[in-house]
Amino acid sequence: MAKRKNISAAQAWEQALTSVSRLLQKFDSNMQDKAGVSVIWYDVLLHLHHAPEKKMRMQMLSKSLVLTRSGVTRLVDRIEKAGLVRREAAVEDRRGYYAILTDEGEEALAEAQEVHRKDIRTHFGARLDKAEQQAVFNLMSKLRFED
Amino acid sequence: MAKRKNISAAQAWEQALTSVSRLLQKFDSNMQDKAGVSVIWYDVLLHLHHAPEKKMRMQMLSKSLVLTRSGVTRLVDRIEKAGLVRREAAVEDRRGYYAILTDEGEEALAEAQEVHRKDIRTHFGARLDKAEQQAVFNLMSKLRFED
DNA sequence: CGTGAATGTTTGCAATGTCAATAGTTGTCA
DNA sequence: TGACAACTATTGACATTGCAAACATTCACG
Repeated sequence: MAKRKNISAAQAWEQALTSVSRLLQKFDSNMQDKAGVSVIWYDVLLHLHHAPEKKMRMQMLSKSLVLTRSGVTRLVDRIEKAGLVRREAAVEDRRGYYAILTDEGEEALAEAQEVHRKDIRTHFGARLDKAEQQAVFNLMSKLRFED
Repeated sequence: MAKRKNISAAQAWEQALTSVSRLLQKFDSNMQDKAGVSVIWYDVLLHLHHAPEKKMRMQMLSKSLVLTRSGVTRLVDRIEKAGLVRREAAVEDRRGYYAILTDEGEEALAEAQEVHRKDIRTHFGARLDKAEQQAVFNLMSKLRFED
């Protein structure tokens, strides 16, 4: 790895923020253009896809989302209107609702995923070798935090 | 560094996105609470601060911003209304305008920066040693791209 | 020059996001 | 039981964003 002059924590953070943010914007517009789904929708669909029975309580979903923790009611409203998700009252707690991935939602997700994988390959995978990718994962894991 | 099982490019990206996004949300709410300025405003103020004569053409500013590339006219409207920035017609091109950092804007920036530096120290600096910070910088630089 | 394409910024309007207030439900504990 | 706090999700009111259209100015070139 090339030697460079010493960097401050702020500069490192700045660089991470900028790169991630720009990449995300790129991924988003690509996904929107080619699969008709924004990364925010993708975020929702993916979480549901991985959830048991492909369903999640609104609150759980809201806490899991990476982008946007608020406005989930309306976000789900919109995705529901597009038919990619449906709602179902929770039998065990009548205050609650589940958001459930529909078959149509699965399909949309698959399509989005295809676009996304290609983007990751060309913009991320192609610029970092395996060891570097591993390093990114490890370093970023250390920064992870829940709230 | 601890040994872990092999990770895919997608997982590494996912981790980077999640950590950066969560940290940013934290930084934003802290800055908002303690300095009355969002990271988006901070982004604007900081860019102006670093620009020659602390002024930038709208378009240049818009392209430099890390978060949000659109809606800059209105964003500047709001910041202007708060007195942290002012506009001035460009003499050399009468289509253009400069956004200029005011003294009040400098002050707000300084305050925000103080909050931000502390946040970076506790959430970023404290979790990664110098070498790791350097690694983050180097790796993220490789992902950088302009459009 | 004069005319049309290109550039820089703002505006109108619809879509999206935020936050506090509300409605309905559950849980606790005397 | 019954009263009150805590929880879940939605709603209303309002702020912010996104995008195409409009404006004003400059540029290119016959």
